[in-house]
Amino acid sequence: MSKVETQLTINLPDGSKRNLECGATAADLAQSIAQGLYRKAVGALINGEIRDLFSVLSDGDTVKILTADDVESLELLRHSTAHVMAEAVQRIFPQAKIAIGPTITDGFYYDFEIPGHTLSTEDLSKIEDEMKRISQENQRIVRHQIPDVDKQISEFKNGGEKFKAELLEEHKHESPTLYLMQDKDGKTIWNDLCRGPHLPNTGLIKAFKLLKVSGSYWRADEKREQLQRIYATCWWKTSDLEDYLKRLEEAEKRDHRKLSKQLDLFSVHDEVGPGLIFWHPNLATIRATIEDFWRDVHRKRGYQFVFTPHIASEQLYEISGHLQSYGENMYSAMDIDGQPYRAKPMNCPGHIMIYRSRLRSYRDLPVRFAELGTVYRYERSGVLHGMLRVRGFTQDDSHIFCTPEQLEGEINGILDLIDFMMTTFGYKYKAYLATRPEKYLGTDEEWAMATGALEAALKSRNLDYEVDEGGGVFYAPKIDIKLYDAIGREWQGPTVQVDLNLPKRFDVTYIGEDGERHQAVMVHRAVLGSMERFCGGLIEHYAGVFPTWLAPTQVIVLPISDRHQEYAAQVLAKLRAADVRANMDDKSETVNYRIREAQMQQIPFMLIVGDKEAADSAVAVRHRRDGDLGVQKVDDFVELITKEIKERK
RNA sequence: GCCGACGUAGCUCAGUGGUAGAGCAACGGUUUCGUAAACCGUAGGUCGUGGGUUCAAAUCCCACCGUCGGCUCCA
Repeated sequence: MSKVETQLTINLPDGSKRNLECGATAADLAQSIAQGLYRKAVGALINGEIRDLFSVLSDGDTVKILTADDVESLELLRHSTAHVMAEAVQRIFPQAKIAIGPTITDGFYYDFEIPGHTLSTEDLSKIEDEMKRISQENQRIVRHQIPDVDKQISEFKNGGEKFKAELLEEHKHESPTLYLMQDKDGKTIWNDLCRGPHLPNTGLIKAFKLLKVSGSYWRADEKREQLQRIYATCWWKTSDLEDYLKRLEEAEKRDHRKLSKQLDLFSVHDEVGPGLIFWHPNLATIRATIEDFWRDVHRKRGYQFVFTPHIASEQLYEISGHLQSYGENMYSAMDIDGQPYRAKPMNCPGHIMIYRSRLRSYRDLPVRFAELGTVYRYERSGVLHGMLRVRGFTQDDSHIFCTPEQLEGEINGILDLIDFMMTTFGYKYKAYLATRPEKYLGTDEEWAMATGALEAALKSRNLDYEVDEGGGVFYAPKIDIKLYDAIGREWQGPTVQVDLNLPKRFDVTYIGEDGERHQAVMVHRAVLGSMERFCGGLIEHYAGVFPTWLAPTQVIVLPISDRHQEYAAQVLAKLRAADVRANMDDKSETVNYRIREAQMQQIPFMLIVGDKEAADSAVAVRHRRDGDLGVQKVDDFVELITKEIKERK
């Protein structure tokens, strides 16, 4: 007999090898390495896959034993806690039917159908208590391959677990498994259909919190059963849980709707309608500053600015195909002289009209049209959200028309522009290449050409990117950029799409070197996305503390008493002459009071002026963060702040 | 659109069937001040809207509107 049949060789992460008896599990491996590791082991990373601790190993496997110190183990923890929650819910509400309970970032959720009961926040603490009990009972979590799938399906059906029955039916040929919750005598108390992996027991589950209840649909299909979803978070250590809850609190403090009230930024009005934003002077100033920056950047990169109408005859959207494929997001037609017109949902058809207004030569290309174009889209009432999800918004839209040969270079240029702008705002970002989806227009060659150009540009810039297989839109592959803000939250950022549809529909062509007509390649791109969403996001990114170049008021002059008003006015005039956004606060309040107000408004600089300063052409500078910076000459201060503004700090 | 919660003064909130309250902001006056809240006073609400129950409704019931948390989609 050769040794392979009785012994396994396992590779360890440090490169060493270890021999074990055939049939050994990851737990056996842990024990063979060290008792301490065995005690701490909660699962295993087998050939890069997270698995149960009691998984049987195969010869040649590379295995890393997972403990609570490994990030991968959070997946095991959260997934297992989801089951504990489901078990608790069914203990409290025996009529509850369980659906699915996946892990999500920082936690998990589980969907239930609970006939005759609507979950309330009070229920959450009851469920938490029950979960604690299940943890104390230290139930074993045992993987169980289903021997007779059809029998199990009818068992689920008899027990009323219709969702589980449906799932099992679908996965019947994938050797499905149940996870059994067993008491210390090995008696099964509860089970759930699940692929796993899980922790070895519930005693490991300690630091969790149920966060909110919400509605959802079975299989995310609104035609199917409406379910109740419980969201929860879970961590190994109570301190991690507390940190997470603190992060949530911090995020809440940054909420742009909340900051808007403190800083007087924007409003929406019942009389006007939901999802329509009114920009107050403070935020309008920030937006105008960003737009100036945007224009400057685009001008320098060879873009041309255009403006297009906000309404257009329906014909236009018939040609573009928006009416057919995007119709449910468009507002209904208005009658103008008997002709149906529509509010524009996208800027592209308009830009194409300009392109097509004359014959274009290959020598004209690339043509880069850019517009801060306001569009209107119907969004269901339930999805509207402050400035981040609205019904009327302004895109920083651009369409580039070029030859196939120019495509990669254009994309490269766009990525460069994106990098410059996002870095200016202090966002980190990551790129995703979204490839051809199942339903698509155009030929395979076109898709290959377009996707290839996107990928080549990413590679030539050495940009880290992930491929989102099938994530493209039906008419275009695209690069999506995700932004990471000051507290690490992800935001949808710039997008670049190579359109394979509109150039055909509108017959967008140029005359080539050969004197023939050729179809132009068209790229859509937005960097900021929409002014509404971008500015909403910026408010949260900066927590309302806008850098000086963006701050609505950059300087406030505070005369100490009435007799200093005249000098303060001179200082103010100097600042304004230097294009600094400055104001004076000469209210009849104490200096302390006015400083406090300026601090709370996050005004970068406060200039306090009294007798000493007036006598000396000076100002006493206070910075919102660094405090008292001492006295300096007015001209010196103007120079300092002008530099800061110019450097976009 | 669907599920749930919520809607009281400009803002933050108290008020669970019996005469609508507080703090801040606003306004008037006094104070003229040196780096995060001076003092006194005045005014401000059809309690989201409409209907119902009741002797009596901010409070209980119904409908609608809006907001918030999600579901789906996306800038």
